[in-house]
Amino acid sequence: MALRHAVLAALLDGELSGYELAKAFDVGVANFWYAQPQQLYAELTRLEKAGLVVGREVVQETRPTKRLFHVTDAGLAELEDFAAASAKPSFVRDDLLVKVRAADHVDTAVLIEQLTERAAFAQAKIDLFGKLLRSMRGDRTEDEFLRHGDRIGPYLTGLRGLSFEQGNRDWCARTITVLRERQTVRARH
Amino acid sequence: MALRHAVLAALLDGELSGYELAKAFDVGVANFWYAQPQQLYAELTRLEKAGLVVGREVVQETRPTKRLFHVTDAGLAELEDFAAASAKPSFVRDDLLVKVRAADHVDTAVLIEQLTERAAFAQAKIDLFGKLLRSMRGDRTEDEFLRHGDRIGPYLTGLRGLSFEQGNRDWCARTITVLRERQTVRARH
DNA sequence: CCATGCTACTCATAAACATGACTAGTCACA
DNA sequence: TGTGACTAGTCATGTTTATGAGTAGCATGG
Repeated sequence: MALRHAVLAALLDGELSGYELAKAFDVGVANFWYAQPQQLYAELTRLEKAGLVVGREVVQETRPTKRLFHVTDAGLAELEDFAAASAKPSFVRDDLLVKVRAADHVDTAVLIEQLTERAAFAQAKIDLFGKLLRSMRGDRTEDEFLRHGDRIGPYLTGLRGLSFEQGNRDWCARTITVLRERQTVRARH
Repeated sequence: MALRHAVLAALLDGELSGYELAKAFDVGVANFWYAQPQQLYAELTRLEKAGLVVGREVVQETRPTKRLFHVTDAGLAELEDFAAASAKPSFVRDDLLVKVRAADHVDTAVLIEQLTERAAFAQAKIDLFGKLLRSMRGDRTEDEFLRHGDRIGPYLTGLRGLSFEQGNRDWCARTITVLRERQTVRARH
C-alpha cells in the first residue's frame, strides 16, 4: 500500500482526473514515484471504494467526460496515519548502478553511452525542477517562500528531486571521466 | 527481471553463499538495491536453473553446510546483454518524501521526528560507505585507485551511494529547519 | 542450563507493480 | 482527407517483490 499514499498526497492540492494524475506521475511526481496510467486508474477505483477519495463527473462539450477526484476527510486521516507510521528506508533502484557495479566485467563503451544518456536526462530533469520550483515560489526568494508560503510540501520534495538529479548528473560525469581515462591507459599497452 | 541482474553483479567479485549475499543486500548493495533473504534464495535457484550461476556445496564442521555461488560464462554474457539494453530511468521510492509532500496537511511534529530518524540513518550509512570506500582503495588516493585499481565497479557505485545519503541527510536537515521555523511562526499567533 | 542470537536455509502465499491490447471522439496540420 | 497526437479512460493478465512461518544445530553469556 504505497502507491496508494503517493496518489493521496498528489491529490491534496486540488482535484485531478485520472488522466491528469497520470501526467503528473509520468513526470515522476517530483521524482519520488513513478507509475503507469493503468495503475493509477486502478488505484483511484480502490481509493474511491475505500471512501478515501470521491470523484465527480465533469461532462465536457468537446472532450470525453472525465472524473475529478479529491481527498475526503477519511483520506486525510489515512494520510495522517501513514505519516505517523515508521517509514521504510528509501532506496534507489537503478539499472544503471547495477551495470556500473559490473563495470570491470562488461563493455566500457556501452556503459559510457548509457551514462551519457542518463546525464542528459538528469540535466533535463534539473531544468524542469528549476522551472517548477520557480513557478511555485513566484517572485519570492526561496527562504521567504518556505517561511511564509502555503503548500510548501511539493516545494520541499521538489528540492530533493532537484538535488537527486544533480547528484545523478555529477556522478555520471565523474564515472564517464574515470572509465574514459582507463580506456586510454589500456590503449597504451 | 531486475533483482536477477543485481544478484549477478553482486556475485561478480567472488563466491558468496545465499546467506552472505543476503547480508550484503541487507546493507543495501551500495544502496541501489534492497531485498529480503527469501527473495535472494529464490533468485539464486532460478539463476542456477538458468545456468547463469553455479553453486558448490561446502560442508562445514561446526556450522550448517552452505552453497557458494559464482557467475558462469553464460551469466557474464547475460550481464553484457543487460548492460547493453537501455536502462529505465532511476527513481527514488520513498515513503518519507510522500509524507513531506503532504506536509501542509499532516502533523508537523511526527514529520520532524521521522526526518530526524532518517537523517541519523543517513549519517550511519555515510560512515559505513566511508569505511567501505577506504578499505577498497587501501592506502591509495581515490584518483590513484580509480585510475589503476582493478574492480572499480563497486567503488563507483559506492560513491553514488555516499552522495545519495549525503543528499538525504542535508535535505532532512533543511526540511526540519523549515518545518520548525514555521511552527514557531504559527505559535506566535 | 536456559534464553537469545547467529548461521543457513525452505516453503507458501500475498501484495504490489507493470504491460499489452483496446475503445472512441477531437484537434491540428499538411 | 487522412495521419498522427491528444484526451480519457477500461480490461485482463503477467511479473516482481514482499512477508510470515518454520527447521535445526551451534555459540555465547548470565
